[in-house]
Amino acid sequence: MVRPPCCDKEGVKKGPWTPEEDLVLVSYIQEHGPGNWRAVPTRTGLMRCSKSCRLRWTNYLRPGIKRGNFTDQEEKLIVHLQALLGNRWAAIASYLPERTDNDIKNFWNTHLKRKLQGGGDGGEGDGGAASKPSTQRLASSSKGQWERQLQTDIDMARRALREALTSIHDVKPLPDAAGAAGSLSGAAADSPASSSSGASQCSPSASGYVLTTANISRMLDGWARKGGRPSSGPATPVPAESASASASSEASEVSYGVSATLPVLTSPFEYETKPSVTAPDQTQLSAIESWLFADVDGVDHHLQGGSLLDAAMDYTF
DNA sequence: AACTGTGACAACCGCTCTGCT
DNA sequence: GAGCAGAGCGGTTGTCACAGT
Repeated sequence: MVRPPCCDKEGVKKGPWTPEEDLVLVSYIQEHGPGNWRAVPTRTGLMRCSKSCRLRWTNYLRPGIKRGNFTDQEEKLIVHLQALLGNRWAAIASYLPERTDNDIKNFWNTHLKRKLQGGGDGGEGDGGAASKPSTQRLASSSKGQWERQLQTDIDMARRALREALTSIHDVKPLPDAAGAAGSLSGAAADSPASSSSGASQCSPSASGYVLTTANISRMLDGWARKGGRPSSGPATPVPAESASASASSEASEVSYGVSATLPVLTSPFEYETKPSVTAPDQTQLSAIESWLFADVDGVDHHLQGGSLLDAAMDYTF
């Protein structure tokens, strides 16, 4: 079937977003909430396709997302989740509520893949079995084979994750790890079987993302400071230090410098919800640990009683 | 100082999935 | 059940910044 283009190519702007466009989009979403992306370009007058608007929002403008500076915990988690889930970045991102799938994907492609390739025996990384349980490999298989491969992948990943958890437990849990652990429920609900709901990035009620004004503040702060390269404004505007600095101040102050001209941004998002990053719940961790360690004593549940899904479903955070 | 190579990241593209009619 | 539209996902590309020569 010939698929029509996702959007009318005529008159649709492409390339980096300008601060003005960001503002328009943010203002619109602040007013109407994310969703109904089809209507966004027409209602806002943005010369962008709906897809582009959604991506811009989810990958950059959405409040509560953290950029750059992946912690060791996050790195480990990503590595092991990648082994567990394959290249399903949205699913992986659901374990890291402050990170976008695009961010994680980029981080994987630019840092971790190389790292694993370099550190491993060459079998790791992209070509390694652990790193490619992905659809490509699975797609070519029949359903039975698919399930077997999936189980193999799960077994392998389970061991890897077990090791990771063990090492993480040796270290004092950091907020990031806490967030990751605390958000397991989202991922559980978003288990491979229901990946279409993805990271539930756009649904305020579902994701409960950390909607603060901090991101907007950061964004505007960046613009105010440079005002130079348009789309780089918010896009690359937050150097490591300032990012962490503003993150630490979180929603406390809203000093944009240009806020006077932006009255629409003075109030928090109406659908602002509680932070999705919660303290690690020991019982939750122990639940997954019990699953992870299930085969240590020779009991391998595979996909019967002790499937990953079952274990995941046991999580009710 | 100019040029080149490389890394990082934002954005696009095409496909799949889901919900609605 | 079929067809369609919208939304989401993963792979890939384009662009910019910076380091090295």
